Amino acid sequence: MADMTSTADAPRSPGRPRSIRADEAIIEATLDLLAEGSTIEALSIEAIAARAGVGKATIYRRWAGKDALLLDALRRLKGVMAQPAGHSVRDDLVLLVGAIGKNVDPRAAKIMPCLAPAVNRSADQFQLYQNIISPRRQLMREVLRRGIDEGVLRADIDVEVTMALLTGPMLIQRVLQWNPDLDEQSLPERVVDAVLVGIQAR
Amino acid sequence: MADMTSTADAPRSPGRPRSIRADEAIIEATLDLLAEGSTIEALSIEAIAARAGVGKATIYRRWAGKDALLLDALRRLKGVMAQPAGHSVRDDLVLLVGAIGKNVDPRAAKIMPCLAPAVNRSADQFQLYQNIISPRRQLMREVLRRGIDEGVLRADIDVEVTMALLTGPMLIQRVLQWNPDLDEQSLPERVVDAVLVGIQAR
DNA sequence: GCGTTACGAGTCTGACCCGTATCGTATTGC
DNA sequence: GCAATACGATACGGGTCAGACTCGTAACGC
Repeated sequence: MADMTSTADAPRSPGRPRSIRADEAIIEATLDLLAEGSTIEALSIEAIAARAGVGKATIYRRWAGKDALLLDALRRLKGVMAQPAGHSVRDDLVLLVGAIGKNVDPRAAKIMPCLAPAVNRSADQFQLYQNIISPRRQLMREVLRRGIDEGVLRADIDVEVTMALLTGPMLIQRVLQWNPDLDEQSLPERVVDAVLVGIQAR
Repeated sequence: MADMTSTADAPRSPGRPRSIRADEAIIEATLDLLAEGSTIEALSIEAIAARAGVGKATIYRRWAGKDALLLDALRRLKGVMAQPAGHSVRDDLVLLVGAIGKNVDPRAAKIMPCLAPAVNRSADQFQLYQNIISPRRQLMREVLRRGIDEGVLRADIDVEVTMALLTGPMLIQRVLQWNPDLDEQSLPERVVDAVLVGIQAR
């Protein structure tokens, strides 16, 4: 919570302490409104305050503005990541690919597309985005490396490109509905298998 | 130009005809503002009018509102598609994959991310999006089918999944900068080759 | 109890915008 | 020349919002 007054090094509190429930309500209201279809810039502090049952001043007391609030709110979406079982490389990849865009918080799926424009306009928001996805990338990277070590995957593959290969199709389908004819349910499995064996005739 | 008064079946024009230069200026101003970083909903008719050197009334005389104007403006971005040479399946795929998100109009690349949120909120905008990309998908589909016919690609591959496999990585990288460490320049080639041969040890 | 700080609710100013209307002017057909 | 329609510019009423501010009240340490 970079933009909030730290409570850890508080030199004692002279007056009434800030309400934790208000913190919670504001963040939740923000995520709710986003998930309901509001876009980032259509989102107003007034609407958030009303939804949270909170005065506008209470929000401004905690955050410098909408951007700072959004930054904190979106951090909340970093749910628990899927944990690969570690038995079969293929199954682990299917699990990870299937988890793409399918967050713990059901609101995340609806909020994600809204972030696309923001990601490349502000360095802060780009960093936030990277912070969220890079541990997930790392997870997949480890599975691929394990596959190489075990001899299941070729040793000469480009791990980074392979991750993009596995992630890209799932992401464009979940976020953009890139091809309405594609069955999303079976996609993870089909993507992984296709990437594994390739499409070239032998 | 569904929302504009048709000029083809005009039953003669009683008064001063509408300025074609104004049409052009309005559309161009819209695209310019979007490319400069304005998001779709931050874009205002007033800003467009000012940028185009045009009165607001001139815009409202032609379009019903911002949505109708945007619809026409975005149609303008449908540039000429890349045309595969037809010699080597691999080279054709590299060409098509490299063309993803790299439109004729340099503004298109900056505008594309802005569309992501809109695409799944309005059926009209979703349709517009599909209208733009489906011919490109068709182009790739034909190359893949040709590869199968020629025996270069296996006959049992799922063409639709393969297209997602080729398109996804490029799209998330160009639109989202999914992995900042990936070299975008060489990505098309590396994606195509990886998809061709697969990653599994043999 | 007292000072301090937070609270929800509300007010206020100044932006910005939409969509319409109205200027005086320009350009067309007849 | 004249009616018709276009033009750019500007003004309008109505709306939303940001932020700072003000209430009376509530919760804390001392």
